[in-house]
Amino acid sequence: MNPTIKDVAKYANVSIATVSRIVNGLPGYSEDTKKKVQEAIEALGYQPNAIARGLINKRTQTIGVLFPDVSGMLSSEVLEGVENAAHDAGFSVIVCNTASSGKRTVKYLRLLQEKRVDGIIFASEVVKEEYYKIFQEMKVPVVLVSTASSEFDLPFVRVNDFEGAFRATEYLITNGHKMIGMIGGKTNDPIAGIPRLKGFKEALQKHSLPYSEKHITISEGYRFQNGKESLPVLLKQLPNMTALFAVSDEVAIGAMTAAHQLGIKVPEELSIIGYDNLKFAEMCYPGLTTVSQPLKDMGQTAGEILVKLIKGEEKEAESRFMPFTIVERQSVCDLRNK
Amino acid sequence: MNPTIKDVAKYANVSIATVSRIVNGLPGYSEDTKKKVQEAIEALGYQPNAIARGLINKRTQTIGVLFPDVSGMLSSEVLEGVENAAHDAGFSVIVCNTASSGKRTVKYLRLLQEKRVDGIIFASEVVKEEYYKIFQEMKVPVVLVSTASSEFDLPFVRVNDFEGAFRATEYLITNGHKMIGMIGGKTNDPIAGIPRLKGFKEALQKHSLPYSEKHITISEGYRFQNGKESLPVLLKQLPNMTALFAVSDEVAIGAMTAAHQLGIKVPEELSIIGYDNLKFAEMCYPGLTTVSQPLKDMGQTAGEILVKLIKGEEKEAESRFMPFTIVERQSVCDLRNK
DNA sequence: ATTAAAAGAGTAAACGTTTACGTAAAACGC
DNA sequence: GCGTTTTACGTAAACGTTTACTCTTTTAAT
Repeated sequence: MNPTIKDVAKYANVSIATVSRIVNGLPGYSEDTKKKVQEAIEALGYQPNAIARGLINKRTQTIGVLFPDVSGMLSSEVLEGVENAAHDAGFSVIVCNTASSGKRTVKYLRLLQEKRVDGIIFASEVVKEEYYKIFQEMKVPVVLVSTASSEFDLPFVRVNDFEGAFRATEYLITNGHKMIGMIGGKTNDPIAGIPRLKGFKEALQKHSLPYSEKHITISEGYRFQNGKESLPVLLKQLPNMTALFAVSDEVAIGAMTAAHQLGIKVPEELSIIGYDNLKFAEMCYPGLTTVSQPLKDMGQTAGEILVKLIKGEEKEAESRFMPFTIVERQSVCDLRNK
Repeated sequence: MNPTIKDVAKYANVSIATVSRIVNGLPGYSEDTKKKVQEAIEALGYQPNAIARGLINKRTQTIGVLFPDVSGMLSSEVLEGVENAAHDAGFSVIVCNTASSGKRTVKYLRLLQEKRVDGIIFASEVVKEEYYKIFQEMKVPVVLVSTASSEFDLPFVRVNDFEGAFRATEYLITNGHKMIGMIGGKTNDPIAGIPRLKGFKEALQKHSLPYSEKHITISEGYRFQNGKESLPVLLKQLPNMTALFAVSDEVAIGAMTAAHQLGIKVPEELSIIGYDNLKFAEMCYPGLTTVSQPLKDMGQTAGEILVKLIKGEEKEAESRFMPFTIVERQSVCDLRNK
């Protein structure tokens, strides 16, 4: 077995209390004994048992993170940020892949409860009442990332999706586009779906550009296939469209692929702007101009806020809107010089 | 505080031992008391404390996973598989992002040791002696994924990279290509670098095709930029190249982008085959033909093997070569019909 | 020199479980 | 109906820590 504090105490001829104090940097011993104990620790290769510590301290130095899709491109970058913040603060992170299933989510939440995690990060999903109840039962801080809840009072870290969509659309307008379409996400999705649609619409209206249902196609998801399938539909509705705002990068790239297949040149004949700035937004051809969500930063920030809440350094949780930027690549062309 | 087993015992008027037995499905009580206790559990909302359990059982039902790059596209799919297998077996997974740093790796290993994880999955990196020593100290099973160790006896789950590269090259040859180049990975990388280079070379030789240093460019990494920068170099070395084998999908797509910029048509003037089958291999244009590593499966398999080892169901760890396939998309053209 | 305060260290309880052991009652065998 | 086994529990130790409390011994203050 691994050596315990008792072994160290025996080896150094002191009590376990003294060893504990030295290990934890508490006062109450002479330099001499400190040295003796440290030598004992070294000699035995002692490692404190975090489980025993957790039992008595009621602190596990562990947080749980729930994603609807761990391997998704959004999730993985957020995860990196969270992991980073956690690690810096001496916490470990347990990942949970809820697969957007309520059952699985609850199961995971229960598991995290049994494991006595110190806090939870909940990403990219809407918070159901069922979940919220468990949060309360658990009595640990929770922070939302890339989502928010109108119903429940939980701190969040996200970008303002309305603003992002608004600005993306304005960007197209600024570049001289007048006939602009959008491939939108689910209309029942309060996080990414509704606000982006709204931002698009209001930007058009602000600039007195035509807007009707014809300008929008609703896809069932945010994936490549959705974009690929939606572009032809949208094109039929809005034949003289010169620019497209896609609800996500994957959708944008799907649309781009569809355009290639239809022989439509991007950006000469059709400009496309995406949303997310996933890693491969720069890898497609032409490089995708897109609204950049600072995913890693968001994860990091969420992690930091959670840690502060756990440590009790902050009582009231501050939510944070993270800044987005429009990163310009080659998928939008400027019509003004024509 | 959360209710404990004592509270349940008191509520149900039995001893904690009885509650424990019931909770754990051990024999030794009447149906009557079982009902009483279950009601008590229900009424109090009792959840067993996994920390206390871990302390006495010396089992945490937790595994640690180390990645050089959590948010990398390879890692995230492997992670999903691991997480899946772990969850199915009732284990949680702690993710660690080593950032390919020895220091960080050791730090994480120590952390996992303190947290008393039951096993470790180590991904995509070479196992240094320093790490191996800690593995031994920890006395927990370890399984490697997407890597292997010649030096140390550790079970692995991976594809045969030599074979994969060989077959990829043969695929190009079968399609009538004779002048084939490769953008290779690091020559000091025993996992992905050396075997893929070797596979390429031997395939050419087997089919009596010309081969010299000119057919290869070595890039410093496996990323998009590496591919983008390497293509022009390779093209200078091998001007009449008709097909390219890229050491990774990112490199392949980088090369594809470079080709676009140089006005070289893919696949008409240059065929490209990649390696990995990342999610966005199908999202670029033209769709990338590539060697598919079953990343999620690999993670899942590694997870399953680890769990078996932890449970002691298997004594000797079996390593596994996973099957790769070549997924055909549009980036390779068939020269035989010409 | 006397007393008070501080420093150095030990003892033991507590955290929430599991489980070996003990014991009384019930069930069984004949 | 008696001894024996089985069933149904309860008691208490153990897991590896932290920490409140106690007790000496040293240091400081007057």
